[in-house]
Amino acid sequence: MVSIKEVAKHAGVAISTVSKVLNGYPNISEKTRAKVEGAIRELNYIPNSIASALSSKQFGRVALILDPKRQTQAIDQIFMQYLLGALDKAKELNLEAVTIFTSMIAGMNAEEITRHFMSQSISGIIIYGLSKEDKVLQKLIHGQEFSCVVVDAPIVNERTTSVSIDHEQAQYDVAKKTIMDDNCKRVLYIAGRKDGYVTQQRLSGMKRLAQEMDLAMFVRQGDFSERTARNIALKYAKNKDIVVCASDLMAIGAMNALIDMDIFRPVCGFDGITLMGYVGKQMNTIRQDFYSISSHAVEEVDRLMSGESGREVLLPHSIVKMYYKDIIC
Amino acid sequence: MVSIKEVAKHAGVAISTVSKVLNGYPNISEKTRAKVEGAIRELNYIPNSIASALSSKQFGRVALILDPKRQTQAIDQIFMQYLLGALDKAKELNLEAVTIFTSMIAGMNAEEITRHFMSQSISGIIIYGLSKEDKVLQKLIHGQEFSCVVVDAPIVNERTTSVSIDHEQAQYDVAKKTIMDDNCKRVLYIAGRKDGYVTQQRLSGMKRLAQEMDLAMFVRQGDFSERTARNIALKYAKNKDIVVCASDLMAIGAMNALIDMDIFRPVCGFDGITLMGYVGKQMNTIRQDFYSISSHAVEEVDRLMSGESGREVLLPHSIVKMYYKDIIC
DNA sequence: CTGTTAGCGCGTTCAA
DNA sequence: TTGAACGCGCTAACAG
Repeated sequence: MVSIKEVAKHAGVAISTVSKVLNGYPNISEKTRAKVEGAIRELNYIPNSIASALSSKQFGRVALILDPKRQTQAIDQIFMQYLLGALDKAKELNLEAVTIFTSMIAGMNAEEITRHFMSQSISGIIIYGLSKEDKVLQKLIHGQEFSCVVVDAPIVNERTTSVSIDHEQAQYDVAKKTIMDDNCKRVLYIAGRKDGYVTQQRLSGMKRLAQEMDLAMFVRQGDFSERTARNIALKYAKNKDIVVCASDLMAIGAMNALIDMDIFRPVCGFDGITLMGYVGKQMNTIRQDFYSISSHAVEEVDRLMSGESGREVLLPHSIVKMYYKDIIC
Repeated sequence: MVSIKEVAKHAGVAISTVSKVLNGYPNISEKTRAKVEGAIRELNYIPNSIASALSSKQFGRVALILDPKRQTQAIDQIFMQYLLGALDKAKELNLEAVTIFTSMIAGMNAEEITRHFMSQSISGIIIYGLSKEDKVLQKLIHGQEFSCVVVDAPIVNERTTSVSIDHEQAQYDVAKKTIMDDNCKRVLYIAGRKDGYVTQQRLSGMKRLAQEMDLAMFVRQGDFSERTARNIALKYAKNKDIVVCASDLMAIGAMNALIDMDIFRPVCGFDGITLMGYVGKQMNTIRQDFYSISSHAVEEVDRLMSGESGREVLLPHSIVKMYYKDIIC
């Protein structure tokens, strides 16, 4: 391991001078800068990020907190997109992203998690899909010890930024399009889990649409579960004109129920996972660009870490159908 | 941030004494050990892992190198299982796992990657699904600068351990079971990508079976692509009795081709991804426990980092069918 | 503009 | 058995 010391010796300057060119300080003459850069290149020197962090107390480490506990591996795609987006952007911004699954911090209280992160020199966190009932993470956020970005939860404070699409509008959009295509009046809406922030937002979008289009809407909690949605559809879909679901997985469950019942109703989903392409019937759905969302989340946490204050960031969405021919490769 | 200094003061001992109890040194009297541990608990002290690493030069950081570049997000499940298994075990062994996607090191040569990892104080790496053609990673492995575990590649040296299931036997097993169920003679085998180590191993298993059962075997490269497998099936399946595929994704492609052609042939796959449960027809497949494989990989890298030498580790597999009712929740 | 110096938090000799 | 002192590789005042 070649260290800054050797570079300094090689270039015939002081250690601190090397450090300064490394960190882009202004007061360095072109001549010495060139000398130092030459030495760096010759020796193939790469600064030791650990030592640098320890010394500067600027760690630039951010924790990505993901909760893939749900057995439903069909949505692992979402988490992978989150990870890819975050890691790519982190690399670009010269941050270190640490992947944390909630199983790893289960059973800890907010203080313990705080200390745990501190000891790992983590100064920023991104929480994906926070639950309303997660008192521990809530406390962590409100404690404001870390720069924090929450994806899909409308929490904003001095050190917390919220990033997501406009779920209210998106649910409105996709349902409206599907309803207009088939001129439906009686709607079965299968909502998400009560403890999810987006559940409420999406439901609001539906309510607005129902009012506006004078629809008869019947709502049931599907808990984001394919099986539950399936059972709800089996029970209630018959005398409805359309089934609107708050997630693709539930849409698939509902669609399979309809097929089993041998009746047809338009169904629409939410998320845009590729699994939709494997289901026989095509459905409208909201495509969320999870890669981009996560990428923005990292940008925002970087922004917070450099002292700016929290804000709300809304990203665009679109309505799509997933076709088998498009998703296979 | 409470530091070792405060603990020392609080306990009325020297910093070095605290350090010694922290690291389980022998020569500490019970009395002082108790004092120190008391202070640690009272102050909720957690050692700063960064500083500890810098000082000891033992970093215990391992890079998980994953290559999810393929668009096929249907197999993200596999990567998530790899990650979950690795991170859980890393936590257990007190290692820090760093998630690296190949996109992040694309375009670097072996030396650059080495320095990049060194600068990040990474001393162990786990490579998932190494390609035969990946000269850069090959060089990294053979350079033996890092403790290295390769998953699904038969490379072993002083500092390299290989972890995988017995692909040869697994392919033999699943094909044999499927063939025996239906008493087939003419086999279409859709193999993987030429540059994959497992492709060769699985093919060997098929060849052994073909010899043993006196089968007529017709082999085509499916490149692990659903679409390619589909096309191969469209072209060649008609006058065969069975289609054996080297991956689930290809099995799904082949099965969909058969459905389009409106003919039935038994198909079997390899991997055990849940997507199989969404396909109408059930197929035999090899279930690989990716979580466990990855978990073992971390154990092995830990073993290597503590000085032991490389070896080959073979993990068990099983034959299963994925049923829709089992995978939805 | 450059070099000297003092830490960052901790591990590890070596005396005492 | 304990503690003072040094150093890991680097950054950040401060002095020159």
